[in-house]
Amino acid sequence: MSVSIKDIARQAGVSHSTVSRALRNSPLVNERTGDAIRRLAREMGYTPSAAARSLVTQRTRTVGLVVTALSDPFIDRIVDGIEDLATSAGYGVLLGSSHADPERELGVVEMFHQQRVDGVIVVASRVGQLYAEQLQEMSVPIVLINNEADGDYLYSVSVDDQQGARLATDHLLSLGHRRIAYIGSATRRATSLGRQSGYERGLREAGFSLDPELVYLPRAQMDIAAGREALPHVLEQEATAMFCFNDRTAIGALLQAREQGVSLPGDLSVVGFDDIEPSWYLAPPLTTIHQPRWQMGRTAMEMLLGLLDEKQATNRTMDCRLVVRGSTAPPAAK
Amino acid sequence: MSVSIKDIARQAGVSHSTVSRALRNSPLVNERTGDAIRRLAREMGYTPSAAARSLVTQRTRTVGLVVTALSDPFIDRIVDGIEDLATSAGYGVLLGSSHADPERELGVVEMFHQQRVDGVIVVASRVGQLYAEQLQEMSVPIVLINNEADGDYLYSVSVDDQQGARLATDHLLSLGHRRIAYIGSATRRATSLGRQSGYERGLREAGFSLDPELVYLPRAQMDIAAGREALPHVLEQEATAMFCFNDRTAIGALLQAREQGVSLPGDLSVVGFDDIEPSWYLAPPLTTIHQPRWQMGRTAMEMLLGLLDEKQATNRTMDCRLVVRGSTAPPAAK
DNA sequence: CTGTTAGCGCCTTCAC
DNA sequence: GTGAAGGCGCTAACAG
Repeated sequence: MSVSIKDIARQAGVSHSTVSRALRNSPLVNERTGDAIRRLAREMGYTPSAAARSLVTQRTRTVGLVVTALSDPFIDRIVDGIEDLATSAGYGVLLGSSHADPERELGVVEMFHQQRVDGVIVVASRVGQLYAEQLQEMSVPIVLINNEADGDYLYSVSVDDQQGARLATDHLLSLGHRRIAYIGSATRRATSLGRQSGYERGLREAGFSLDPELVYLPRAQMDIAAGREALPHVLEQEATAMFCFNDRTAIGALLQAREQGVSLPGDLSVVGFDDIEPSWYLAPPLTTIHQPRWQMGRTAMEMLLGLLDEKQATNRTMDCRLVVRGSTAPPAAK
Repeated sequence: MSVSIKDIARQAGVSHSTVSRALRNSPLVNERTGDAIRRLAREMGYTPSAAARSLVTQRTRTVGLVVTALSDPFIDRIVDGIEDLATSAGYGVLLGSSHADPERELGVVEMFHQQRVDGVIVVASRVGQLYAEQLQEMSVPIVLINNEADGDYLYSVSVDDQQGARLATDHLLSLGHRRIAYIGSATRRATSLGRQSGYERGLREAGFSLDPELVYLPRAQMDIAAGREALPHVLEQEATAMFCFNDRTAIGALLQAREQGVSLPGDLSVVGFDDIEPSWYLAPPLTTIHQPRWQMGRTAMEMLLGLLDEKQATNRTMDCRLVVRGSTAPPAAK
């Protein structure tokens, strides 16, 4: 099929090991013959076979990437960051979507195993029991990004949910808001709880008491629907501001507000989390907590590369940044 | 390292060829021993090595996927569609972003070559000269999605730009608009031209003459900036409606309109193309031409699978659908 | 410096 | 039905 080192060896009149060496620029080979071989290889259109190589080196220079779905504005940039560094480092990225379906997840992991990926990165998943177990079995390093699992036996990079939530809360507080609601997420409980606790700490440390009625956990599964669901409740509690689990939830609230004729930020200030692209071109543009997603992806890949070099890696948690836009303002004077 | 068929063979007291056969459910092996072997394999946690297998079968059950960038709301769903079918069919998907950088593209192709992918799918790229050449060299089937290249020596699935543009134009026409502008894209010329010609045909067949001044090609590279740039020009030409190359361009126009105090759709109707997620929650929600992106991804993968089975494949072009939302209305009576 | 030999894990004739 | 032998393309000792 395609040309192999043997073909080159024959042409060059040397043994295939010499070719192998020459191609890897080994100093053990005569410069002249080396050059000749490399030239020949180029001329003959030689491209090494990763499969053959990894069979003997026991490394595939390939990493597996598990995401719930790529068509998630939160995830795509992370993947971009991962892919970027991976490519630079000469690693291939094998994609696997779980769609939050356990069976699919298993299938993906199985595939990774067969492909003998050198490492795995998992983005924003719950990492189910089975799943984690299987991953353990392949005994390759695994880096989790913003994971929802409890076990901390794995490497991870995550955003500092508490710190981010503090930023949001303090911003609202400093604008003069006193009744601030928090809208959580039922599907990503761990993350939601982290943000909630940042919110609560913010209020407490500012000397305000917590009103449990101001914390709302929507029943809806989809974020936008959750935001829509939350709005009436928030209004009922006479909150003047709401901090949402993520931008999509905030967008839901925003849409609902629009429909109910509630004006933002006049009647209610809203802040989201993530800073997905649409945030800034909404009306009003969304004040939100920016997650350095691209960086997180890169960092995860960086950790993985380190782990593959036998080096140790320490978990990283990255800071968020407040992005003030049009959806927040001082409360209406009453 | 991990358990191989030899290990199983030793345990089972048979030769590794028998194990190999048993694992592939060959009828040539005694049912009892076969079962025993399969059970053993499971117990020992055996997972076949794709590398070893492909070395002999000369197929990797892996496809390469080239995208410009994943963090493109247009692309992500396509990738989802591809990945979905690929996984079901037991194929792995190797990711490669080009970032529209020729050097990166070459690198990606080289990687695919080394990995000996069985086929390649390229999404919305220009497929540069070098690039295509390299791809040819690996002599594997290549399916292009909405490509910008001229050569038609490759398989492709694309959306019917003309038909989509007709939908948009006819919609505007039927609302009573007569001065309708078209905003193109300088970076995706071929696609833009396709849509432009649909627009022109629509006008012509409705019996209206074309005003070249109503066709505007922004200089800005980024779509949103392009849309912003286009708006004043469109207004100046006293158009009552504009059809934009894509949703992002439309969004740019929308933002600019907001800033200039131009009301949509009151003063100007706008229709986009693509139907990316933010479209529907903008204010006003965007009337647009929907591309069946997930389907396109799936179809591309379907074609590729067919090609890998030696079957022939015929290029497919898919229809668009008009989605009427709030950004279009009859022109203001004057 | 270079060639020989062996083997990575698997599949596939070809004998038995 | 099953085993022995060879080879996919490459790297890695081990001799020269």
